[in-house]
Amino acid sequence: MSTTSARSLRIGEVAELTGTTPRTIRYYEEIGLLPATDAREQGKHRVYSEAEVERIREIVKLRDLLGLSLEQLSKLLDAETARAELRREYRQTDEPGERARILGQSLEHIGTQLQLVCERRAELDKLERELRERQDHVRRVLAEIDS
Amino acid sequence: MSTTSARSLRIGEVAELTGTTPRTIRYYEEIGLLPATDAREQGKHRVYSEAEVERIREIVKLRDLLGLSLEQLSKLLDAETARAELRREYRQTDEPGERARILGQSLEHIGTQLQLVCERRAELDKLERELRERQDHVRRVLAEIDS
DNA sequence: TTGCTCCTCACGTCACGTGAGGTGGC
DNA sequence: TTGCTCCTCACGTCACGTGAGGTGGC
Repeated sequence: MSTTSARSLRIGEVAELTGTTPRTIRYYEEIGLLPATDAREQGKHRVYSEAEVERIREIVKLRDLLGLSLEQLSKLLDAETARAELRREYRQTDEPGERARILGQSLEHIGTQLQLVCERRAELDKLERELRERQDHVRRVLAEIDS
Repeated sequence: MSTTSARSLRIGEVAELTGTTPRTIRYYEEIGLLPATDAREQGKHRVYSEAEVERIREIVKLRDLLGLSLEQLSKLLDAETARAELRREYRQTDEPGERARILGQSLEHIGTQLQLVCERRAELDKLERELRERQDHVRRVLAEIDS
């Protein structure tokens, strides 16, 4: 983690870094999945920071791996956004009870995502087992022929 | 596995059994992912067998769990179809060399699918690890507060 | 200044969803 | 015969892809 001085990136670079396309990034902005890049005059280029690249990487990962619509994904990520908000609040309070409460919510959001991931994993595991069973079966028959 | 006497099913029942919709099944027929139900006069109802239900279940599973387009899926399933074809040939030959060759191809097709599944699983595992790391981190901080 | 990337419409596409209006089959 | 499910268009939608024609910024 080098202390990259907050470089500002253009949409094409961000697309490359995140494995998407400029069109996809604009579309996500259009539907509110990404915030509109700050105070841009009509026709001027969009400018992104590393933080936004991270956000898009996370969106893409969840989009590809869980089977959610962008609307469902949006709700899940609102939770993420809420977490970021909470972290800001967190830094502004010294009260341990308040800090614990904020961290508790954090845990809940992570838990929601973990559950979705685990459900998917279970389905994939089942598919893998089925395929391996077939594989074993074919191999056994092959071995019988060879004997 | 009860010896279900080859019941014939209608599209709505098949949709229910496979977690899809009639529209989806018709669409898959339209693009050739499913064979057109045999010799049906214009306007008459489609009729399905248990075997076709299994085929659709497999399509749905692969569609949901791997991130493939229906065209890519179609190619993958052509391999499946080829396997079914091979099994028929298989039953018609007694020559062990021929039988072994057919089984070898079978193994190859299963291998292709298994590789796709494993790639997905690796990505999901990585996401899970990341989420668990965050979870652990938050938990440690919480524990510190409580002490 | 040149050249590349970016911009905004706007229409196309994939994988279906959703009626409209009509017929099949238990 | 009634009622439900099915049929075939055909247009709508989601998540972008793909030009067209024009401008921004190193």
